[in-house]
Amino acid sequence: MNISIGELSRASGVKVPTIRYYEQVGLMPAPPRTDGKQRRYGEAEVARLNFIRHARELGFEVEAIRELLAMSGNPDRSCAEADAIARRHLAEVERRIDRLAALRSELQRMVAECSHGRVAECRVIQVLADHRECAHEHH
Amino acid sequence: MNISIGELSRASGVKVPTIRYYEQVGLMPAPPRTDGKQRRYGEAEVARLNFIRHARELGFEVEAIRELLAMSGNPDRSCAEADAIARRHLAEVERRIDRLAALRSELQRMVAECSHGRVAECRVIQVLADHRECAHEHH
DNA sequence: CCTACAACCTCCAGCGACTAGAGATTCAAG
DNA sequence: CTTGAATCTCTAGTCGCTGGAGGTTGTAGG
Repeated sequence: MNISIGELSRASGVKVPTIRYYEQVGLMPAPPRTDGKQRRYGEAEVARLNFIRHARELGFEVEAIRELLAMSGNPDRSCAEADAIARRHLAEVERRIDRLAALRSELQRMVAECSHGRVAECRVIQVLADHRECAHEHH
Repeated sequence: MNISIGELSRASGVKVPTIRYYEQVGLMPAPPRTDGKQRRYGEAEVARLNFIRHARELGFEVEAIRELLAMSGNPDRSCAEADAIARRHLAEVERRIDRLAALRSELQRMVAECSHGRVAECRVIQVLADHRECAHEHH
């Protein structure tokens, strides 16, 4: 197994420039090169990149992924830290959901009350123009 | 009413550099200046900036706000477009909520199944390393 | 062996929506 | 008139990529 960056891209679903970017920021190691300076990867890199992609899809930040990767390299250590990172992230996701849910209900109200007439009577515009028109204290 | 940018900032809750940024990108008009080139604002600008802030808090993008502002300046026109923008945004917010909810349940599962032992057995790490461990097809 | 051409290389700029800092100037109060 | 907080412009940085220019390499077919 000695694949090019394009093949790694296909194997992982991560775009080629993104792989190079991950190398630049230290998420992926600098791989060996051919005589012509092209990158060549092995199985470990496929696994590592899949780990990264998956973590990104779950919304972990690059800094958190860096820590998670470092942990997965030390299988004998305690996983308390990984747990803590995941919990922190979960709390953040929940915070974002709550916030978006508040926005959703405000937007629903705006849209529902719009009588589809002139701008002058439009609830959408009115609510934006005057905070007191808001039902919730979401902001 | 002839206030400085700092007073406008206090009146609107928008930071001073952000107000200058809004001017730069054309959301706020270039205001008159004192002899010493300092910006001076009137009531219209306070209202406009509150409109912008509120729309941003509701998650509207700057481009959408630009359109909403243009509409609020034409009170006699139909508000169908404002309605459409709000609906599009609502749909986007709902999409984000659904996505985050899927992430949340995956994270909850990860965290719940973590037995707080060694990294080698950590569910958090395992799930990240292998997509097949995922309960949902959220990604 | 030679040619074509897809894939690769590096470097740099841009996205959105700010935020922060340097270094110079101005306003307003005392 | 002095002081010092506030303002000014300009530039660069944030995050996580993404795209392009312009040049080089790998590989398959003839």
